[in-house]
Amino acid sequence: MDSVNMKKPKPAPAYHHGNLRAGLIEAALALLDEAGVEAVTIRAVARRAGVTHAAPANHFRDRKALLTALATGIFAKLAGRIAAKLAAARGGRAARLQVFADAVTGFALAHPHRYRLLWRRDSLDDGDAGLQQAMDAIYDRLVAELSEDGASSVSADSRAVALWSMVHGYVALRLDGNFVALRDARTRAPRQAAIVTALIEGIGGEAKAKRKR
Amino acid sequence: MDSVNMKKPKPAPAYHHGNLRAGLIEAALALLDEAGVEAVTIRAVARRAGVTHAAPANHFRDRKALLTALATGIFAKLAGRIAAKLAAARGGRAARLQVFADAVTGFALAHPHRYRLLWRRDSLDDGDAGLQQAMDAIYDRLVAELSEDGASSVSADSRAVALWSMVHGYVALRLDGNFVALRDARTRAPRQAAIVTALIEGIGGEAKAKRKR
DNA sequence: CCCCTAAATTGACGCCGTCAATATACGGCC
DNA sequence: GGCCGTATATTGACGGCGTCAATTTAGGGG
Repeated sequence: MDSVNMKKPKPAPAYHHGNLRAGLIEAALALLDEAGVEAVTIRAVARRAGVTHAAPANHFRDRKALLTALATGIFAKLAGRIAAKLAAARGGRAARLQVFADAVTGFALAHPHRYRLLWRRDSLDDGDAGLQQAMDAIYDRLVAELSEDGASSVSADSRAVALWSMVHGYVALRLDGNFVALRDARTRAPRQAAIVTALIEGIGGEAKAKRKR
Repeated sequence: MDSVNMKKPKPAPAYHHGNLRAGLIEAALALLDEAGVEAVTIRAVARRAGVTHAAPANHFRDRKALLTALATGIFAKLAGRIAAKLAAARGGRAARLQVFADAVTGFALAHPHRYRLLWRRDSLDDGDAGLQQAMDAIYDRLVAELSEDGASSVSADSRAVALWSMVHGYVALRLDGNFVALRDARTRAPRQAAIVTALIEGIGGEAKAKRKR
């Protein structure tokens, strides 16, 4: 047994020209789910992956790059889930819009830290092409759902922005604890569905301007 | 602050039994506007206020407490602006809802870092009574605007949540750079107004009004 | 087989938040 | 005025962070 020039006897899962990048993403995701984006530090991720604190630098320029890669993957997963649910959806447009809203809300409530990361622009490389593309995919899907005609006086584009804004805003406020899960007092539907209904039907303007609908 | 009998010296610009607390808030606000919440560190605030790094500890337990005080003041200012604009507003309910949305959007775009801080729950003392109260004031104002009847099938509460969610979501997405300022293709109104119109009028469900459920 | 290069380690630097010990200045009280 | 208690501010330290530079290690191509 040589003492001086000794090799690491580690059975090592063989990083080093292996899969450290994937291992880091995995560790980062675990930390994110457990304790939020604040806990996803380069050093903590490295510890969890079993490497030293500077090893990640070979795979991610800095912390923002790591979080951006993480967020891009999360966006892709969310987009995939939305697409799958819409593909399986039955019913007319109102029902499809509800499906869209449900998909986003469900994902966000199931993985709050992941959803929050998606919008933590100060922690992400804005301008990252992959990230931008992953985000656009979701919005484009929504515009497609709304592109055909419409009973509103505003354009399909604005209607898409309205729905996407409302869903995102509702989720953001829910995650921040400003709303709790409730049912609508009239329709008994979950509030999350009721507000989509409100957008589809309209909340009414002047009392005199009631419209048949 | 809570001694049995206390006097208001009200004197010199000199700190030390003066107005350091206010000075720290002022310095923090300046840093916030200049470089975002990340830049509002205890030490940077102390430097800007001309004291040493540990002086703020006498006035704020920790960084969260400082940011919470900052956010509470910002919330109060926003609520005041909303109330003022609504008080001066003419027109029916649709117009008033637009005023509300304009007030929030205008504030957020004018002071993006301030608006963002309001929702950085991980940086704030959630559960802080003053903060919660300042937030509720805005929501309550909105519910009041919507409380009387309505042409929608959903309750006033859900309609308030819908509008507040949409406005907040739109602003959040705008601040994140996901939308740019545009005009609606049909109405030529700024998109920010168009989406409120969309909510008031409804975006339409099935092409032929088919009410089920 | 050797060597080149990518990957990982070690160590350092200056930030940060926070705590403990110390110094300072104000206001009440004699 | 002079003392003193106490609120306030300073000094210094600690560990954790991101990041950089220098070094060591491993693995594949010539």
